[in-house]
Amino acid sequence: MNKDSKIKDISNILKVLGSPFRIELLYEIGSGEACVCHLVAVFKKRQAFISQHLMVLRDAGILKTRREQKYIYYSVTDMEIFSILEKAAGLFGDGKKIVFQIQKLSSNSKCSCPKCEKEKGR
Amino acid sequence: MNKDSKIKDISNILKVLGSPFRIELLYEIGSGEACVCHLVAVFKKRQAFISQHLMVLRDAGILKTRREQKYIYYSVTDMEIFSILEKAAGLFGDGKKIVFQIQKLSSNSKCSCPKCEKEKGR
DNA sequence: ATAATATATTCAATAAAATGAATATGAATA
DNA sequence: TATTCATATTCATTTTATTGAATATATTAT
Repeated sequence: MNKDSKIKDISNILKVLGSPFRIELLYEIGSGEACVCHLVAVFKKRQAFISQHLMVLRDAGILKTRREQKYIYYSVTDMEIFSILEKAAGLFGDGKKIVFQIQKLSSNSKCSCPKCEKEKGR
Repeated sequence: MNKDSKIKDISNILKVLGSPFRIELLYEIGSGEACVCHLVAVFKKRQAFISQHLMVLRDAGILKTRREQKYIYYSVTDMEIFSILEKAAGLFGDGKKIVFQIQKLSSNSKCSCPKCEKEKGR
């Protein structure tokens, strides 16, 4: 692979990460694989909207999917992706080091996928 | 600063980095501060084109400038920016770790700024 | 003061990305 | 097989980013 196409790959990953909504998606999914309906419930956006952004992340290789019956679960391909986000966050380190926490934004969603149902039961 | 605006800051940095040309600019400038005319000579693009991209990088805080008489020298605000690029490059690590080298792309440019003249003299 | 050089800015045109609306697909169920 | 549910895709529209052309500003030289 030549240098130009390497730079293109890198810039493409960064372009895909350069969206607030996709970053939020990533942190949610990073805390554990999630189906689309879960993400729809958490972010309260149209299903197509969510799917479109997931597609961008999947096309870039940042997310991968697996189907389990009706549901399609998205997960992070390589958790190293978060180190990019943390490095970027670190640039704003006004002294104290702010590090992102990979955690669910909302655990009390109205999603009824098997995963969410199980969590509600706890 | 709340979480949303932090995510916006981060995504903005990444969006700015998500351009092949700006990444090339960064590596060139990372190897030592450079004036606009130097960059024009190296990249063989219109001066306005270069200036516009420099502005984007400066507005994002990634580059800073200092004036020395006629010339305006651009330099990298925080070399940590390269660790973001290297992390991104690392994601494509097909086994062997490819690390970017911060080095001048072209040392035999036709730029006549003081810095370049000095280098030619060597 | 005028001209020349280095750089920045503005404005218009174009290209690319994001969004919304509608619809398609594929699996599960009735 | 028809229907429903979860998800994906396509198409049109709007928004945003990129680029080119022209011009402005600031500094230095004449």
